[in-house]
Amino acid sequence: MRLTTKGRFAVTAMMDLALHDRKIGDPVSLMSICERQNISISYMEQLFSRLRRHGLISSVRGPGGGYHLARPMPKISVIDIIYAVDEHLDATLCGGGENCHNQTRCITHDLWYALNQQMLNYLRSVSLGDLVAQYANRQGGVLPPLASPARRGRNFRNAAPKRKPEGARDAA
Amino acid sequence: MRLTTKGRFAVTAMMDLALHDRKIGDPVSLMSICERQNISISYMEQLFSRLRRHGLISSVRGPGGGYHLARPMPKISVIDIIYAVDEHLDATLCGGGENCHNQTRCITHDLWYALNQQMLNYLRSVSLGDLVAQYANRQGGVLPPLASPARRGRNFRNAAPKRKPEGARDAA
DNA sequence: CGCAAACCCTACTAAAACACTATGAATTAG
DNA sequence: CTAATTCATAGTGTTTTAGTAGGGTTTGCG
Repeated sequence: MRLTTKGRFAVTAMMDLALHDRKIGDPVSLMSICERQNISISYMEQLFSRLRRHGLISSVRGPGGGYHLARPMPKISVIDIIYAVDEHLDATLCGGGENCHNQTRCITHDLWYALNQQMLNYLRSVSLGDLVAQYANRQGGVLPPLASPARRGRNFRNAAPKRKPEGARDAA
Repeated sequence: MRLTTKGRFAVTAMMDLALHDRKIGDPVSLMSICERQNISISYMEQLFSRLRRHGLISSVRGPGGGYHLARPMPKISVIDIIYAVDEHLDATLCGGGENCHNQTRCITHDLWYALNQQMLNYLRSVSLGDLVAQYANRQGGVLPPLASPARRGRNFRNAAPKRKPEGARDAA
């Protein structure tokens, strides 16, 4: 399935966005998301670009700009997010085709196919709304405060992390 | 979860072994497996080494040697095989610890953890016996013939594949 | 107007992982 | 003894990952 930090970051950022995108006409800047979640801005820009092109978020340019969810939270599933940034989470291990062994399906084809369906179904069954609800529940029903726009110093790029390996690189 | 060709090859080879390991005292040589499944022998040796160290197979050295399943098929689950060759299919994306975000668990921790449990449970629920039964069923209940030991020419190494990319590299 | 905050885009890169290959040693049947 | 086989370890080319770098474009605001 290929779950990497890309997918992880994307989901994390979308959750952060969902948690802070509570007033219309008041978009959430990428910088604020990255600071909260400790992710490189430049890297995240690429992921958000894809999320936008896949219609999961909408953007507002110019000062005070940022992002909105393009759909209500329950209408965005985790699979949508991962697929947007990772693309080729191809159904089977054989790349969709059934040419795994010479020109025929390999003897384990069904296994991988079934496994993949399991994962996809699960990820499809979980929406951003579910994640947010679960998070809120864990926090005792308290959502994080809405930060004021807050002007920052210039050269915001490169402001971010230098996150070390810190254990896992990919996973799931 | 990190499903790569390593895990795929390992399961495939184990299935092949299971299908041909039907007489005790008549081990299945790696070469025969690799020829049938079209896998590089030298590569497979490494995987089988790990399978053996994990107690899934036993080996017989010397001419006429080869491998046996170390346990009855129903007692070997797919997760055992994948774990043997891939190791670190760490439970959470945070590498087991909960230090994904600074020193606390990240807001998506539960998601990845749950997803991982899904996959592990599935793979744990499928045994080699299941795969073989399924395969036999698909073949109309006919198991492949037991090939005679068959002496081959020397320099059997490098005899194998040159398998091209052929589509997918990793997956699931 | 013009500055700067934000989004947008593309190309580049160090490091890791992957998928092998190569080589040789140890074991043992015939 | 010879050769078939397993066992072990080191090396290697390619791909992917996880970013950086460095611009550009839009637009609110003074």
